[in-house]
Amino acid sequence: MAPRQSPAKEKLIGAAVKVVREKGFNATSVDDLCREAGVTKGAFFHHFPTKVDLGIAAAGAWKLHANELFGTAPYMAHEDPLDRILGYLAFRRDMLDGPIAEFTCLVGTMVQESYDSQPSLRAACQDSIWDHALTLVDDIEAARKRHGVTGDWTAESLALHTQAVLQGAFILAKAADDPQAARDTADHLIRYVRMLFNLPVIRSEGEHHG
Amino acid sequence: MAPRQSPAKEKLIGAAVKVVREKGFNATSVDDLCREAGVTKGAFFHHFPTKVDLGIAAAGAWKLHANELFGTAPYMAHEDPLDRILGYLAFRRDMLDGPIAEFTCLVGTMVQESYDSQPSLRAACQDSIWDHALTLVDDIEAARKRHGVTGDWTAESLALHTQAVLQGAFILAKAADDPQAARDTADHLIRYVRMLFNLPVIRSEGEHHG
DNA sequence: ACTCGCAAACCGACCAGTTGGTATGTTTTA
DNA sequence: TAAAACATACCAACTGGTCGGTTTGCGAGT
Repeated sequence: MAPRQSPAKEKLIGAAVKVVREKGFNATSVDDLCREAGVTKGAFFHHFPTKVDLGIAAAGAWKLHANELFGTAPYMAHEDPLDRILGYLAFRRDMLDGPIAEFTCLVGTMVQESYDSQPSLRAACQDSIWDHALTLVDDIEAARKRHGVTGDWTAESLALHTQAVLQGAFILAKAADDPQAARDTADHLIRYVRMLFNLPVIRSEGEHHG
Repeated sequence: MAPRQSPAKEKLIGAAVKVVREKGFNATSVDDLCREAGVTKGAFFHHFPTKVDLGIAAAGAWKLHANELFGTAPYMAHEDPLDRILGYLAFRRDMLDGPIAEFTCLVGTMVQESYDSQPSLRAACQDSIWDHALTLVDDIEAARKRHGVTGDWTAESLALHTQAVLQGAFILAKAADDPQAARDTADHLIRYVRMLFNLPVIRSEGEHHG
């Protein structure tokens, strides 16, 4: 077990994950974060030297959250690695049926605001994205072997591609204030992966013709 | 011809496109924009009631810029609409070889910061993304007919999917501070479109095995 | 051609509110 | 009993935005 953190620190990280995901990093003030966490500024700067440091901690917490959420999801019980991959993608697609604020990515939001001005926060966001993406690599490679699929691509690039598509889907959902386009783009991703592995492309429920 | 705008207004819009793309909308102050444009605050608020209104104007200018850039690109001369689509995707992939600040998307950046708090700016970003995506729809539909491709997807959803993948690619590039992952994801997108249209999947130059 | 009138363009000092961060405490806990 | 945790008052810098004023472009009248 990880050593128990002090309540204020935990609460601040939780507040950052929640508020930054809604408003963005720069639009969220230290006072906002303290208010949301029910904590004073003194506590804030006792635990974090700067606001950016809380962002970095939030990115780390986000990574743990993702590992927990996707590492213990039901589809992980599938014996065939390809079923685990397709289960993962279906799971992520189905998340897009909920409210926008509940499926978007904290670090995808933060990295756009920090990449040019806050190298340490940018690096924490990269670590979070890459760490999650790389959890898919072993299954992709195993699925390739098991199903005899070669193709001119690497498992790592496909793993990162899934993350890119999802990040892009979040942007479409935010832009339209509607997750429909995000669901459609997730369906395209699923169709792509099925084609790569020579599976029949099944009728998806998410798209409407007309 | 559009009526000539006043110099300060043009300069401010140009400054917004440049600086916001680098730093993000919230991290860019009105003074930053005035400095970059070589204009005073008085001029700023003469032309734009608020900072958000400049953001909206910048989104509009970005849309015109995209229409100009992609509407007159060489690949548009291809007779087969499928060649135009593949030409577009190759063009966008090749843009990813330059510096990060030169291929990222202004409105994709702004929408993440505005969707929850600035509905009018969010709407302007959506308009810019959708307008550009929809320029692909006619060619996709024509290519489908010409090449006898049916498939369980709409032209509009595929057009939006290309934009989602590119937006996601920008996020990967920013996160890694390196465009390699973005290039790889663009290669996956090209491979997907080729597979949808039953074309042989050619060896791409962007990915490395190992 | 000249100049008058006037609106649009532009300027820069100024403002009140907010920002991230600090200094100096008091309380809790091991 | 000392250190870690937390609280409060405070600050200088900066924020988006305002305001009264000056300059510029330009059509009309002569």
